[in-house]
Amino acid sequence: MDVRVSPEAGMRELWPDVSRAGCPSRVVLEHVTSRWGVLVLIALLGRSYRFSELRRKVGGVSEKMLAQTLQALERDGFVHRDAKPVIPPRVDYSLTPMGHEVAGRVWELTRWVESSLDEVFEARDAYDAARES
Amino acid sequence: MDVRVSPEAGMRELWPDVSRAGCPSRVVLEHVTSRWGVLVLIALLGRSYRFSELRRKVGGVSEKMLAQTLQALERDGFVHRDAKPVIPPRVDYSLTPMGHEVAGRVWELTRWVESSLDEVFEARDAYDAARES
DNA sequence: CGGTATCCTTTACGATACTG
DNA sequence: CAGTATCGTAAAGGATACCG
Repeated sequence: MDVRVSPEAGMRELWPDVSRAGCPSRVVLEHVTSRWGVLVLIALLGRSYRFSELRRKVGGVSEKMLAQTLQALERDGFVHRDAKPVIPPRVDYSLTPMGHEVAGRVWELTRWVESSLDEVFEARDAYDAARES
Repeated sequence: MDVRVSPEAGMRELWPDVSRAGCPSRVVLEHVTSRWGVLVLIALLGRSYRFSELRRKVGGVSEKMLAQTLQALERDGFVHRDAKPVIPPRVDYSLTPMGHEVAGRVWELTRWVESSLDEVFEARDAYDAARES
């Protein structure tokens, strides 16, 4: 695995380093920070959802992308899929304990962005104004 | 702007809602959670970098993508670009106060992912094992 | 050194149709 | 209902060449 060796003498602590190309952390991080991954995790932080409920909750997501996103998150151990053997089919998606931990951090980040939107817009205006000719 | 109206009577608090399609928070969030955006923010959390230093620090990034990522982050007010009028050119990139706040949250998330990699791999193994035929 | 411009390939994504 | 399969388009990204 691609790792960073801590400089402390004798420690020789092995730790993944996302800044290095090929580090597997990158793939996991991309699953959770992907366009739809973020929104799915945040939604599931509130409660569990059925597939089509989730599709309505996460505005703009297609069936294909939702299915694909859920599969990646399930495989990584963040989402639990509970398919009840009934007709019509019913599948509930929820966060695993590990999923709850990531989702919390994703939510912190997202909430910060939402709350700082105005400041971002001001920065953009200043940036654009300085470059208009 | 695309907003959520709080249910509390009389509050009428307007707040961006990233779960709605078209919410401008999504674009900002995508800048900071983009493949290279994450890595640039984390790098700059440590110290300021020159362009080509940053290119070496962030393994695998191309000149094109680094320039593009830095421009988006600068326009959103997260990164400060300091171009010194010297020959040869010298440009230093650093985090703004606002950039420091996002980068901190991105770093929390990333560190968590790095530290949980083993558990993710175990989940993947279990997932794959359950489906091998 | 710190980028842009161009070209090209690959991936992401959406729409639609279909299935257990 | 909860998906999968297929197809077509659009966007992301890499390689290379070039410029102030």
